[in-house]
Amino acid sequence: MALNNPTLETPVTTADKVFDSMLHAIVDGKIPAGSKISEPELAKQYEISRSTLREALNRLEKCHLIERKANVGSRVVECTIESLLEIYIVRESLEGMACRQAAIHMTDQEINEMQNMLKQHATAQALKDGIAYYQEEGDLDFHYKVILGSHNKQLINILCGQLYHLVRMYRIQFGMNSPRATRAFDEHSRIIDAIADRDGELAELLMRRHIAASRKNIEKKITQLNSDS
Amino acid sequence: MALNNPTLETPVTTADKVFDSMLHAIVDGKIPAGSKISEPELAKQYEISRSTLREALNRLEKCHLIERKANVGSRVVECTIESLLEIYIVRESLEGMACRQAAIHMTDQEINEMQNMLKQHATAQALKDGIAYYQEEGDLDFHYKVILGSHNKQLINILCGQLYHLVRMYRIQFGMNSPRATRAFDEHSRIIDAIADRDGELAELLMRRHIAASRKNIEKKITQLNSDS
DNA sequence: ATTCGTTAGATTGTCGACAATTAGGCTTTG
DNA sequence: CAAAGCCTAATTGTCGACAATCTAACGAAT
Repeated sequence: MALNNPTLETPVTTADKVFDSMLHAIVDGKIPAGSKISEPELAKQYEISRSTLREALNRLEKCHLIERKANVGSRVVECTIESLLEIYIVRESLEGMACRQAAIHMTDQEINEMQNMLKQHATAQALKDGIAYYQEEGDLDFHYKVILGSHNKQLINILCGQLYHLVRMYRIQFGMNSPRATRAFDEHSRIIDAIADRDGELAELLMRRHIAASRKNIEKKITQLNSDS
Repeated sequence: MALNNPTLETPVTTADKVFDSMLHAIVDGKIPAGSKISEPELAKQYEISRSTLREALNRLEKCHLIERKANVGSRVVECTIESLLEIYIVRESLEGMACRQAAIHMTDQEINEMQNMLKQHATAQALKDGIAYYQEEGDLDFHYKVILGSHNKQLINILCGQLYHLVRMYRIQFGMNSPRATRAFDEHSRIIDAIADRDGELAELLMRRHIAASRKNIEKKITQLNSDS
């Protein structure tokens, strides 16, 4: 699956491999959110020098997965609701624009591939709710394809290179196997239609609504949780 | 001026200082766009070790000012028209959203300050076109305030921490003292009005038009240049 | 008892040297 | 003469050690 390596660059240097390894560890919560990172300890754990580790830490910082303070050290970012909602705000605007650009710049072949992908998701969804996991992965795949379809390097870099690791982190750590599965599927379908029609304005509108709906869904859950307590 | 230090963190470590120094050098074109970066040479020039230099290079890469390839080295990014237009696409969506959020989250005091700033720009513009430079700086100040007004850390980080260095780089190296000065001022004014009215939808629309107008202005210039040749 | 200053320990920042990889010129061969 | 392969030089990646800085525990003074 291409998700794990969005930059499409196969890791070549050892710092690359450690970065990949830590990326997964953080996203999956094996290195807990908010925890402090001890350079000597991790260096020993990965059996590398501190220089190499620091190189990996720098790349993690580029993905906003860790934060560094001078002369103090690094921490894994905290998973707060506020932060999650902020990310959805950014996604709403950026992916909306990516969708508009995709309607302009995607090739017919790319559109075809995306339509086929959605059909696969449809059949996969037939063996239903049993595993909502596939739907989640499918959702990410869909968004990825749209973003890449924008053919805008800046957009792709920000969304795929930085933001999406955070999105995955939140999804996993908050255990968000969204109950919006079937509705999300319909929304995806209409977005592709708009792209296929080369209707950039509609495509952007639909994508923004799609993401805003997810955000509001999260907000609703939160207020429910708060009223429960 | 806060522009030079958008993260508001005073440089403390020597890598910080070298980063700051190189940031200016690249933005101002003293280190030419597209040029290769020799680590040993620059380390000697700044009288630091290669480790420290590489730390600075990592931060420059975070700003998308240089690009690295494994086992090959670093280059300053090229200033291409395509890239500039891509950046404006990103700005249009992100700053549009920032503006919408600013209409929601800005405090009355912040709005007041921005209105006062605009008045200053108005009088400064009275001693007119003589120096369009001030208008340019004023433009950046305006956009900065709006972005900060969104109170969204993700937005602020992407726009102020990463994209705006690139924007300044293009402005300086392409010598863009836009002829849109007076029109831009009017547009700024209406955007602030919308924010003061807490009309997020309108504020976003106006900001997107404002930036799209700049982009189209650039596109027009380019086609003119091409037809001249 | 609380607050402040001091000190010891640990952690981060910086350095110079070595190993791995690449780029370009040179030789060799068809 | 052109093209392929090798080899040298330079550059990047990695390492371990030292210096600067911060954290926290301890003790002294009010």
